[in-house]
Amino acid sequence: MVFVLLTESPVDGEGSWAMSAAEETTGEDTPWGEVTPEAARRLLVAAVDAFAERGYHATTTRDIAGRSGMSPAALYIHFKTKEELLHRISKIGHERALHVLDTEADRDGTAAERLAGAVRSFVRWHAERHTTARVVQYELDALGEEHRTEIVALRRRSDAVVRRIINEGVRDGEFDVPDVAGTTLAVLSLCIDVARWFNAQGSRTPDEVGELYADLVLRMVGARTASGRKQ
Amino acid sequence: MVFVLLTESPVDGEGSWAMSAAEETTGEDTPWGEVTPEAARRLLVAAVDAFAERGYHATTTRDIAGRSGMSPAALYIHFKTKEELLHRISKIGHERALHVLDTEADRDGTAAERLAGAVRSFVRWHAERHTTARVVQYELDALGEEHRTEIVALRRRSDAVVRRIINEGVRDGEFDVPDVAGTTLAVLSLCIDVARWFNAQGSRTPDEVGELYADLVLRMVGARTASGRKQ
DNA sequence: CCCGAACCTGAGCAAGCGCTTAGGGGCTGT
DNA sequence: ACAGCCCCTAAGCGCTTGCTCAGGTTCGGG
Repeated sequence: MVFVLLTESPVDGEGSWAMSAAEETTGEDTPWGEVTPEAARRLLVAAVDAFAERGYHATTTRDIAGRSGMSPAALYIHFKTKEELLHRISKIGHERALHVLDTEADRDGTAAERLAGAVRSFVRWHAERHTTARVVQYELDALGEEHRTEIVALRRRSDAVVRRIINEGVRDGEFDVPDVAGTTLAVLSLCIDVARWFNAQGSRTPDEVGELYADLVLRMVGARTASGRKQ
Repeated sequence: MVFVLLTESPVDGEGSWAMSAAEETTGEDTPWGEVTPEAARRLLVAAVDAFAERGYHATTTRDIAGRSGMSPAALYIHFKTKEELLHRISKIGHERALHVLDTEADRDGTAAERLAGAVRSFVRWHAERHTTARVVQYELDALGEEHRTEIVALRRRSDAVVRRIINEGVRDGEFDVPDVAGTTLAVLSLCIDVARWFNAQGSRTPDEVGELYADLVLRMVGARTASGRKQ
């Protein structure tokens, strides 16, 4: 599903910005390493690319198989249905995103430091792995009833992590937040939407976006900034 | 395309939250009034509902026709293709959203007042008309090359409006914004994403979300708040 | 009373969809 | 050498898709 929006870099030919899910490997401990055998992983990586480019419903099993250099039938040896493929992608993706958030939330430090760290890492993840993130964040509705319920549970945990940090900041007098639930929602919404607009060919690196967003979120909660300014 | 995310209200049976595009009429001067004849409007309204619920690619022309109480063939009397239907929806939707933004940006007042007004109205629009907004904001990629280019141009104008206000605020010393382009991007991203998570059955009204977001955005740009707090 | 225009339908076409099935190569261990 | 297993393909089934087309209904004007 190709999202080219706002002003982040000019709109050039469709798909020209695309980074393949395989390329995204850089800087991470083998991104789909848990998927075996190797043929299944190749299919899954191809599916991530295809789903991200065209969307789940517009992607055909023949396309996925073709990208993996296999016949359409090969897909059904490793996955029961096309929907199961999406489910595995979505589940692994959510678990990884949640892990990123959890890791930062569990560090030592002030609430502001932890919130900034969580946003920075979470946003960087969504930017670096925007191909995966796009599928994970925007194809939820294509899942079947049970699978969707399972994934939504994972999402609630992300929400809980962010809310906890903000609550602690308020309790310790670091933050000024009239509406914790609403602000939590807005913070996560902001981070997640990075997957939609981020463009690998754009002018910003994932690190820069993470830094910018960490600063913006600290302002949203009325925290002291790194440079010492107040409220 | 059903997005049920984060913690805004529990996830109940799918589609139960849906407000039809027809119902959304309330409080606006006939929302699809420019679409004639009446049969074409009925088809278009049905298409908005269907696209918002299932997504463009997962919606069949038979479904759209069925919702309008017509045969599939009737659709092709009023629209050349299914894609043309999406294009008309997308164009009208973008024009209305942009109009909302423009109206607030052109008012008198400080940059902070205008930015708050613009965000409040833009967010309220995305919440109240989230069915339409979801199609408008998240089905861009389903458009053909030329149609997409046309719509992207409209989007750039939204960006320019927000950027102008922020620039003026910085110039007048009202705002403290290190990265105007990035902050503009973030503000619009935040507003647009409301269409994804907003749930009519949720606990927040469009007005409340608009108010919350206007406050959050003023904090993001380091403005004085309505209550007189600083930076 | 009929005309032409506007609008709509029933039936269906060609293409493409997700998925299945029968069968065949190439490993492994014995 | 060969059985047993895993992995894969060619072919294609049954169905749905976007879309078409010949024909029918309704209606205002002459």
